[in-house]
Amino acid sequence: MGRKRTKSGKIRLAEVAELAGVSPITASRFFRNPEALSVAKRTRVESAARELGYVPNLAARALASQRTEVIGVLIPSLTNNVFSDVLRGIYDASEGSRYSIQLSNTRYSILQEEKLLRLFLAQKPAGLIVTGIDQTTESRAMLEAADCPIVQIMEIGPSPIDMMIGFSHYDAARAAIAHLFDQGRRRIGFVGARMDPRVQRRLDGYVAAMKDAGLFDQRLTVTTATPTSVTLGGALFADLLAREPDIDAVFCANDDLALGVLFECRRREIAVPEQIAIVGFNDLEFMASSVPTLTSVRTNRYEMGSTAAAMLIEAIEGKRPEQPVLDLGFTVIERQSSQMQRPAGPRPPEWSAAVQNDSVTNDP
Amino acid sequence: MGRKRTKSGKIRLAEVAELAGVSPITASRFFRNPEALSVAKRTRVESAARELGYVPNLAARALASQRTEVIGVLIPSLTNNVFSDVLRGIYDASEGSRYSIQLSNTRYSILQEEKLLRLFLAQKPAGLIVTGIDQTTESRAMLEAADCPIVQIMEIGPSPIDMMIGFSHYDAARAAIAHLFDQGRRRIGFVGARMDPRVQRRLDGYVAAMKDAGLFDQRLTVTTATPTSVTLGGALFADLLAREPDIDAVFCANDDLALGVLFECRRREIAVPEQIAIVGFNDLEFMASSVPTLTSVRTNRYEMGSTAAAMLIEAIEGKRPEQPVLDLGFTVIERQSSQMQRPAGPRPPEWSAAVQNDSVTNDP
DNA sequence: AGGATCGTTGACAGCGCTACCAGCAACGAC
DNA sequence: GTCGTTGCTGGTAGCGCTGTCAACGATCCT
Repeated sequence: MGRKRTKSGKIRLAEVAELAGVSPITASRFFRNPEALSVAKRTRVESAARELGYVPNLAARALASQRTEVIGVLIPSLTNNVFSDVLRGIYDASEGSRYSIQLSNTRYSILQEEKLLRLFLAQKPAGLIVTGIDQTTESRAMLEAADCPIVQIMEIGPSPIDMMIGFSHYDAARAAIAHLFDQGRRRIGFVGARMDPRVQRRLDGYVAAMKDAGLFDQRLTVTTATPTSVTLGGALFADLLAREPDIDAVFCANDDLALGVLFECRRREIAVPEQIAIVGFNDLEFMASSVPTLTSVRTNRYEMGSTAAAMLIEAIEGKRPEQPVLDLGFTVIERQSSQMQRPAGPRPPEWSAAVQNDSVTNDP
Repeated sequence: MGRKRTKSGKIRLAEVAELAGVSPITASRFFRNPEALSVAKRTRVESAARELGYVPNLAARALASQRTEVIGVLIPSLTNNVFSDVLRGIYDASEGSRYSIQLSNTRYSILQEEKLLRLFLAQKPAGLIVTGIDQTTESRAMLEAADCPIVQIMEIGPSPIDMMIGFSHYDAARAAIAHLFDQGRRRIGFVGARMDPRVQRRLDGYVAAMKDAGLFDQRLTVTTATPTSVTLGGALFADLLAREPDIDAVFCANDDLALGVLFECRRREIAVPEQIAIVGFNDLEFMASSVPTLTSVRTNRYEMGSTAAAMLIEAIEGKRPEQPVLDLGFTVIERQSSQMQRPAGPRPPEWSAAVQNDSVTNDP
């Protein structure tokens, strides 16, 4: 027969069109904008494509249309639990759409981010998701010049490049400290690691809250550029304790540090919360089942990822959101580690979310 | 001037060739196989490309060459710490190469895996990394028919599709149980969640070890299909304890469960390791700083990812490894939670790897 | 010396798809 | 009846790059 096949035996659009009895361009339109076809041709093309098992060639499509269906995602870490939740949201929201995710790891370096951005932009992505609001001037210029929608995630700030979804780390930290004040704590330490911009803003929130209460003392804060870990939490807390033995609470920049502090307390036989209250950040799963259970600031990481991807896809397809900046808020989840009175005796773990004691919500 | 530009103002290969005074095809060769050019032309093309800021159009390249420079990665979970380590290895090893990573999440479903595989294969990836050895018959057939290198990761098994890198979960579990036997434990429980194939093989190893010692008892194992979590570890352990109050050790299929068991012991004031020994699996970071520190089976997850990607890239470029199946082994890291005698008094956390008490190594 | 071989280069012809524009029928307004 | 207008369809002409083949001079071997 006259129909020619590509070497690899792959079905091309032309074959589909031939079987459907339409021109290739009509078949092409079926995949891009089915509404433009008459119902008759639409069903003909559809069944022809199904019958032949047609799979579009993305490279050809990208070349001809001068754009790709790739969403670039730049995150600072692949190991941090926080980002794995965000990523899962992004992947879930993009699944089923025509867009594929291209992920890159900036390793908390804005220079690396700039390099990767240049790489991404050269391939004309359909959209971009970048972490945070602290890009280099150069990166920012490139992003502003890019002709694709962009979502900044993880936090919100004053001048969005395009869209933005996150929450205020500063406010979240202030809320955590306010909770500790409510519980009668005064000498509240801060333990932070990595000190990326978001952790820095949590520190800023802590400092502001303490200053407002006239309780700030530089020696109450222990930070390091070292990547965070549970072990590090214990070590930093040990440093803090050596310097300031009279603290009555510790606010940890993340939950791993908080767990490390808890273990260190146990090691030193410091009663939590009687002697020292502990508050973490992010509300990872284990916080609800440790002994004592650990207070933390819950953040909506999965929703951040899924909403960011969904907003981006909408924007790519021309439906810009009415609300380009979205504050997902946070919730201080109060648990045993920061209660004024620790419940006596053993207690079953918080087995369902319903048991959890949500309060100090900031859902905008 | 006669030189024409693409609408977007992008530099094309033809421009580079013109500036360098060579034909486009020679310029093209420079990017694919520089050794084939004379040194003179090579430097001319190189400086022309740099001067113009040339960025190759990947879509055009893929279309013309009928292959992509994409490595497909199929993993079952984006949240599991285990996979984030593997992923980091994969991304690190692919960075700097010409290949980009296309990630998809099978969510522990081999049907989903099959679907994604079909999608990937249709785009002719340069290579593929798939998790485990339990593909559907259909998936396996597709993989065997695929004309690209493939690496199976996370475990090793009898009939590799192509390359394979991992370790024996069965042997690792046996080693963990052997360690508990060494410590005088006899009534050893098993706690497992999710029960994916690799967890199942850990259970098999446990069962075999117990049977060999004449100590197997079906009621000692508690498993569930529910995704794993720290809280779940505590709950499963509670079930086990209710049924078999006289157990003297628990082998947990992963570290989250082990941490949950530890917390549950604390809640019930069960002394670890005096009354019950705990052994986890994977050796996540927190295992070394909990109180007591937790014994676990260390697996080389990052290396698994980075080696898999490196092997794959080598294979794509024609240099097949002499050793297509690589056993990365495991190590039982013995810590306080399973020692015969628990060290008295508080003790600083294991601050560096050097402090750790490695033994029962199986580095092949 | 003649032929074979190697290293280097270029011409040509697509890869599979879509942007752009033109055509054509059907329809309604003036 | 003429002129838009709308809805649908098709032809043409690439998108930017590389596979294939051929050509060329230089070198090597018998």
